[in-house]
Amino acid sequence: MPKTRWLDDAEMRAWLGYRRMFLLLNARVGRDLAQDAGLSDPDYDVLSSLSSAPGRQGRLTDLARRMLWSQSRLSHHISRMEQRGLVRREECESDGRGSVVVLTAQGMRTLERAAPGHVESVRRNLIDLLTPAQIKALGDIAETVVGHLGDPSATDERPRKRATSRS
Amino acid sequence: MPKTRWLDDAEMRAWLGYRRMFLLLNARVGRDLAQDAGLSDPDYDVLSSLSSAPGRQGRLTDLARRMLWSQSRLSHHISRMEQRGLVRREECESDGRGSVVVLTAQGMRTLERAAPGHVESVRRNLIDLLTPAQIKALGDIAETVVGHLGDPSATDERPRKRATSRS
DNA sequence: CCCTTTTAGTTGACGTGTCATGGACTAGCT
DNA sequence: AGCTAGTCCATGACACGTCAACTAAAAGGG
Repeated sequence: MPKTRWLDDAEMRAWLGYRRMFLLLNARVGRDLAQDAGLSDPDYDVLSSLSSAPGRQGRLTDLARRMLWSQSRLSHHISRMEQRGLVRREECESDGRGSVVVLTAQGMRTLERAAPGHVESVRRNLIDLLTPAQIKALGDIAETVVGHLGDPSATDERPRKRATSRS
Repeated sequence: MPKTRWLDDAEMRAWLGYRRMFLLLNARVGRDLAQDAGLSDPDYDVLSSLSSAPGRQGRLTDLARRMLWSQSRLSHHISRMEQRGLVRREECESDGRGSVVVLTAQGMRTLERAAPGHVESVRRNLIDLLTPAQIKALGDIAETVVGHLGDPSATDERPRKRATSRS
């Protein structure tokens, strides 16, 4: 049993800072969005994804995969957004099982009204606080981590405690 | 009405990457924690906070403030953790309104068992993927953003749309 | 064709987080 | 003391996310 490699000061600072940053930033940006446009953060993600899809629509699973959401989460969320008239479900012609999510005109208007304020909020609370070098660094860090976590070998082959023989 | 300053490529890459990183990293670390120790991410935060508090206990509000949680969130969560025997509520002697949250022996054991695996997970999925320079950069970025958001003047004086007279 | 397996999507139960409310107590003023 | 205001916390209603069933349809053999 190898001794635990605890985090040193710099690592701890990065980890705790990262978590704290997310907590605060997410709360702030989410609050701005809710007040300005009556949308939750996930709402915005869905509208945004749909608006940039061909025909402003897409299969539920495709959408979920692109957004890194579970099907069930998206299905639940679409149901709620459907009741508010932001999106609409249609049957898929080519696949009897499928359903297609379509951005409604109202959804599009809502997104267009929300976008400027949202971008402004992101700028004010993150982007404009950082130097170009820091922005690049953040992009690089995210790319590295996302690359690692998106890698299927990393997804399932997590080292197990005393699973197989080891040194 | 000033035109919206949309995000350029590098900024968009940083923002989207950041969000995606969080989504994946959080899911991964949370899953590891749940499987290894039967704890949710918030559970771990509470245990960890309590364990480093004097007497392994603290007033509910203090704890909430340190963790950047709402009182109500913490109260709900403590109730659930109390039922699992991880923490215990005690009345506060100096203040009739207050309650003190105490880490139980079982809670401490659970945390001690969970910690090594958790640190390992954080290392594997974040820290060990980054260079020392990147770790420092992440720490710096977080410090900047947290500093900005923690600043009360930033908390309430958000620029309002057409609030006061403008050009 | 029928049978099995896989995939798409929905649904219900449950844990979690937020918000608004309310109850209990403290503190400060007169 | 009595009043008022503020603080500490609990709670109920509701929004959200996950997980595990479940239905229905496609796909792939025999």
